[in-house]
Amino acid sequence: MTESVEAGRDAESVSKFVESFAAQLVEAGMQRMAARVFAALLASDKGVLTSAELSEQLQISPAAVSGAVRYLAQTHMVSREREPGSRRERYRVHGDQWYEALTNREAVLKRWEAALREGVNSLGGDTPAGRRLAETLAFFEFIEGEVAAMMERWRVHREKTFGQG
Amino acid sequence: MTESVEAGRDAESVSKFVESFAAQLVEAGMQRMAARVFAALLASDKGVLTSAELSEQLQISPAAVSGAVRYLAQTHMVSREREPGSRRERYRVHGDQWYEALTNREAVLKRWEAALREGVNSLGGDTPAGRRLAETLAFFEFIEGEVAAMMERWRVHREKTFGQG
DNA sequence: CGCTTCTTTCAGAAATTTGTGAAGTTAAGG
DNA sequence: CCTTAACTTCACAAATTTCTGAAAGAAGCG
Repeated sequence: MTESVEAGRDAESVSKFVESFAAQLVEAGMQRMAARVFAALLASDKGVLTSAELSEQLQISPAAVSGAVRYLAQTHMVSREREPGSRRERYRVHGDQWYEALTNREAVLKRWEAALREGVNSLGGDTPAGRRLAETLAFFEFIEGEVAAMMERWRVHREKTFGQG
Repeated sequence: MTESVEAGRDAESVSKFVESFAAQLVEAGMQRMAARVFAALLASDKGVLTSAELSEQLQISPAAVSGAVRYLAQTHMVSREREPGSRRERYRVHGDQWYEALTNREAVLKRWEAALREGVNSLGGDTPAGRRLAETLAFFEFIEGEVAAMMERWRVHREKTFGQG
């Protein structure tokens, strides 16, 4: 049974990767279960897993999968699809979609900018503190524009290197 | 005493900004006290405050200031300086230095890359999952290069707009 | 229309994180 | 060299977060 041995080795390698990559994501601020689910999807063959598969592979309750997936879907890091003619749901990492989710953070930037704008207004643009805040605001506005261009360059670069994945 | 009234209004405006900006940083994953200390420094006139000033303004214990500052210094978002001839320490936000710290996350990227590289190796670059990980890795490597260039462009842009701050 | 299967929600237990007071450490100033 | 002012570390209490089992909610299928 070469295959089952292969599968066994695979499972272990996969698990090792999943846990170590998830740990890094957690350290960067992501919820633990979300990180593990995401890493598991990344390391899956098709980039797609069902709730049951995730639950078993990660040894967590269906409830935990549900919570993790809700978070990941909200932040556009995975998408959910219904298996046609079944109650099963499948969760997928899209090749490029999640890059944007991970780097984009447009919503986050916008909120930071709003808070800064208010600060500039209430402290006054002519005070030292006001000027510092205004400059910070300008920085984020600058970044926001740059990110879009950067992602475009990535897409070009990616296609050259990997072909249309 | 117009000045004290001014100062009073100021204190309230400052506090309002500090708390709302800090809240956004917290939501993005920063520790609460670190976020508040950082926002307070940003909104201060000189960009410098002592431990005691932070402790009083934010209504937190010296221990909390100490912890927050340690984190912020480690991540290069503030620097610490000794007031000459005094046991007081002063904490400062540097004009440009902290932008990079906040956005750069080079160390984080490096660790993600390491975890991905291991994943590619152990799963094999010829498997579907391995290819997905390799592509993700390539993405981070790409980003890492781009960020440096982007910061350089920001410096140019900034100087044009604000003069050498 | 009810049965069955899968997912979600919810309350609570467990673990983790956070902030404080108190003791400890360092260094200026007499 | 002692005193004192300032920062740091540590142990603990409080608050928050996280994950689970159980119950409720959808949706296919007979």
